[in-house]
Amino acid sequence: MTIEKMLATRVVTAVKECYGVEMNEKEVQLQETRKEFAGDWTVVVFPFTRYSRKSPEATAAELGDYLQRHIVEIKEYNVIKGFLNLTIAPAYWIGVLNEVAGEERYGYAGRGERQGERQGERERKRYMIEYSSPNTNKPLHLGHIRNNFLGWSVSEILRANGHEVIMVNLVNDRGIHICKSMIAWKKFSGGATPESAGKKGDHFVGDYYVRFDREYKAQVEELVKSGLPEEEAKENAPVLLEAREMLRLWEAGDPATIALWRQMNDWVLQGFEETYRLMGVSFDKIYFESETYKKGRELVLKGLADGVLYRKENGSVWADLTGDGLDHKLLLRDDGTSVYMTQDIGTAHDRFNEFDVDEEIYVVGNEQNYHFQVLSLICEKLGFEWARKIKHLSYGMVELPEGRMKSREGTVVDADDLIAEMIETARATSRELGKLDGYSEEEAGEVYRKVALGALKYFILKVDPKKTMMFNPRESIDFNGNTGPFIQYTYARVRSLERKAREAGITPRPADLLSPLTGKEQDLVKLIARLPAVVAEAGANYSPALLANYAYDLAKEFNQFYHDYPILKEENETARNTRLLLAIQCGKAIRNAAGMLGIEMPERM
RNA sequence: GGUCCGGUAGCUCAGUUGGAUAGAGCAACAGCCUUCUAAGCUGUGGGUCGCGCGUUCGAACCGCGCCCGGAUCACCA
Repeated sequence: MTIEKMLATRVVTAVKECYGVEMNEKEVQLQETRKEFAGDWTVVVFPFTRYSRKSPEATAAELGDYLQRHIVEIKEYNVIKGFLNLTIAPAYWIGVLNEVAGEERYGYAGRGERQGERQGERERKRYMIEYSSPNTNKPLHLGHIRNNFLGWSVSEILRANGHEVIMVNLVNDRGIHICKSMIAWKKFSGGATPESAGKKGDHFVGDYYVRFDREYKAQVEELVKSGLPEEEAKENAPVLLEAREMLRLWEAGDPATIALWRQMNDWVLQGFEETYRLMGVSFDKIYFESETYKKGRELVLKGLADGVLYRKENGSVWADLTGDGLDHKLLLRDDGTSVYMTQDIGTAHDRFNEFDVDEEIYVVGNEQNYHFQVLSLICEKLGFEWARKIKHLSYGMVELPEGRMKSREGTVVDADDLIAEMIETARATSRELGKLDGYSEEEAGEVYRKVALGALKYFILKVDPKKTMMFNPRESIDFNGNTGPFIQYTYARVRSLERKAREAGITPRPADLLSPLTGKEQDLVKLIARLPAVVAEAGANYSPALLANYAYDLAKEFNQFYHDYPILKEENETARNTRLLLAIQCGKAIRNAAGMLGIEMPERM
């Protein structure tokens, strides 16, 4: 039982003893005492004044007196207005420090022996999380980066909470967009391949997608010049017709078309694989839309037969959602084919059947909020009990200082380019500061990669997912202040300290209960002790941002601590040992918190 | 127009179930490298928490109304 919970329970008892009123533990407002006041935990007593019928100060004093007499851990108390500040005995903090030191994977609910007791009332759930979901016609960009980092981090956080997570990717590999690349490749490549062009497959194919667009625009312009109305020109440009014909051939199973489609998709997917590896994300299962796009039709037809859906005169099938304050939604076209929504109903159905997950999380941009609202609503109407288990982890757009990214204006930030640029900056900065002298080129390269990715991940994950965020390339590449590299740097310092201590023959052992902690040391212990609560909260809210900001607080606090206490020069052996132990636990907490964000920690930087 | 989401320092962002004098970083200025890593530390300046009303001991946070910005409302995915 945490001390926080214990205090809350005892406050309830105190109120009962003093005023004879039974109240709920949840009504007790317990918070960490603000730094400018003496004490560790603060009870807000304003709500109790209606029981005591006394002034807030008198009530606080009365309760404080009771608590101090009945709880050994409470050393003293003070009252400021309606706030009762309780000071915990120093020995308690030593106990907390030793407890943290005894845990291998501190902060993780894990799967180990301790899980049962630690997790207690929390149940272990199975989640499926779908993220990334790229189109196979162009390389990944900044928007995908936010998606991938979020998906990965939330998965890690859920796992850290002791849950099972299945990570999946739904690749959109069919449709007119990929046909456009195919047409352009056929017409303009002269049989080139990524190898012959010396390009990553996704970039290679993406170039043909762009090439198609250029050709298309030129043709439209020409048609307009020859007197065609613009609308008509856009519909009848020869390359577009070719692309449509290709889509028809694809759906008809034309062998040559299918072969080319396979070839181009393979190129792209190989390129993606490399980018995923760079980003440090992976999947347990990859779905391809070409294999799922017909799903859902039967479910919709059944819904139609059950009278949940209706058919229009032209044969198309719709859901009437006006009763829920929404519109009518198309589910089957008049030619009987599926639309996006239909597919999603089908794949969701299959997934719940196959994996029996407790929750399915879709990491998808907020431009699809409406889609997911409708999806779970329709599934509910169709009578699926899993409808409520669908969860949309919606995130905002990433904007540039110049405004939104627009592919047609060439303002899209390419994922590979961005990462390469950040690695280069990390290398240059590190060299300039003479940071990794003595490291081999290979070892140093590994550090640059970790630092660059750490900077990028932290920059993106520290922002609340649902908010539109500003991505300023210059700031994201910064390594000072509230950044990923600052956190990594702090960890590297802890490791360095550990090495130096070992070289000096100092081995950290459990802290001595007789050793009193200074205020700063206590603050650090308190902060470290908060990690499990932060992990739980981040898990409940799917919020890497909470952990990111916590990791930063921890790193900042440690840096101040580190600056003030010359640990290895400390004469007093007990004090030196306690501080060394504290530093190491702090490093562990930082590493674990950052690990849930997907940020790797270099041993030295 | 309907629905959803945002608005906190010059800029980028935090801010636990309502709690004490609203916090970081960047940028600016002033200090600190005989010291376990200066990718660091210390200090100064910078706020009508979009606006108004309400709820209450207490509101950045809750409710109502407005203003501004974004997304979405396709026989596209």
